[in-house]
Amino acid sequence: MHDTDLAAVGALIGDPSRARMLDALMGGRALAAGELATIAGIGASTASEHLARLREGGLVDVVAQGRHRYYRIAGPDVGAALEALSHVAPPRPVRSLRQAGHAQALAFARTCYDHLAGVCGVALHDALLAHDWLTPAYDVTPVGAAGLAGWGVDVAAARAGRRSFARPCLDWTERRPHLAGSLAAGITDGLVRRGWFVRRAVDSRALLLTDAGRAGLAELGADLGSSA
Amino acid sequence: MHDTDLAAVGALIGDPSRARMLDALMGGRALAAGELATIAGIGASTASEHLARLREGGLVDVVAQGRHRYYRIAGPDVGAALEALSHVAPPRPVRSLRQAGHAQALAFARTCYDHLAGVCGVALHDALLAHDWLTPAYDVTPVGAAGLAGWGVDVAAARAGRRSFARPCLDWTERRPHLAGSLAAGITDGLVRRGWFVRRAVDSRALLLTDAGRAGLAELGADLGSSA
DNA sequence: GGGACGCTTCGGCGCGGGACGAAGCGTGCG
DNA sequence: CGCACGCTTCGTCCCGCGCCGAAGCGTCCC
Repeated sequence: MHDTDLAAVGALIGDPSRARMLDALMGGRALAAGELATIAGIGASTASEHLARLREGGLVDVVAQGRHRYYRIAGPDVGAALEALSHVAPPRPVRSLRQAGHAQALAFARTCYDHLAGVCGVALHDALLAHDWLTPAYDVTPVGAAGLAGWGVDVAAARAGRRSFARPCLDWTERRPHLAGSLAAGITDGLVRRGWFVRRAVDSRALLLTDAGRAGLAELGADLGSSA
Repeated sequence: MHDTDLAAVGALIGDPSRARMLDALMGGRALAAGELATIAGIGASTASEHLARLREGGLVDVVAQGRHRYYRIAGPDVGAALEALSHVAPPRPVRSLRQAGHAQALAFARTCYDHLAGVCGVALHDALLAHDWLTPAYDVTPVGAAGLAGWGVDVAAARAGRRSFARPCLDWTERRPHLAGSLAAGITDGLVRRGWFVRRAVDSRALLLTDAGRAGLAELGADLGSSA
């Protein structure tokens, strides 16, 4: 009757503890089983069972290193699916001041799977187009290639692989597009390595814009609005 | 701690009965509650409860018409999410001859949410690029615009809206790209209206290639392989 | 207006699966 | 070499939820 087992993946993502783990892993980094247990707020044994099921379902990969076992999102397909899902997921009601502060941080700069989103993500997207680093069809111009190389971004590597190269992705806080795709992942990686952003916490997708980053974005003419 | 409630959507999709309903609705047409109950193989009351939850979760829309209530996928975002999910979902083991036949039909021509996929989808994708109806960046050429207009496809309408216009989407049976996006939806709609394809059954995403469609694809030089 | 039909709401049953703690296994540090 | 640590496996409990049948509400047909 059917081709793929939608319900199986859905059920995997549908458990609150597993969803929290996956959300944490969407930060892009591999996390140890113990960290994930803490993040999900459950015991180590329970977390282990969940992770085993996620692994069996092909949603996460595991790499053993010493006495730790690091889990990460299995691949771009999985990341894309979770990203798409989070776009239709209902916004979670804010319950505390601490959460409100966190929500504000997320709205300003965060990772969307593995690329930059939020106010900063949209501003970068707009600036890249305004400076003709990207064409309206989201291809890299010669000027853009030079600029990106200066940021340490490997455009050729981003072009390899079957993942979509660059495309707009509607930002759920800004309601305007930010840049997605392998190029966006490369750029985000480059900017973090250049110290424009630092990751706030292990279990969070929030990014902190550094002074260097603020200067760099200003030089690009990126508009961070009043929150700058 | 989190922005959206991933687990809520996941749990909605994670139930086998609901997943079957959603899968059926991915055919693109609105279906009545009773039809969906039959498709899912459950009682009317149970189906009604499931549909209420899907509606509450924003995954489906309902439109009352006489004493029927027709349900459909709530929007392109939801369709995209389900599509992305089905790409990571494990292939379901084939259990019967009837299912094997159905799987073969799906592999030849089916809808992927609302656009053409399978052997025919990949062939169309390749032909559009080979004839320069589409650029490698997936924009429509003047030649393509004329040709598509001849098929009754409204390219301007496809360009409107915030949904992605045209992009490759990896076909899970062919392991090569077919065309996705609003343009692909418009083309598929046009081809069905021109009688190149007919929808096989209510609960199926399978399409039947008609003689007219076979002739049309042949004229395009589309390669359907040995299964033609 | 009456009856058939389509759908939803409600009450109750039963099972799947998520939780924990204890125990087992492998790795690394002192 | 032995203990501490990280992770997994196993046994057990129990809550949540998917299922159905009965009843209620609205719509269409005769």
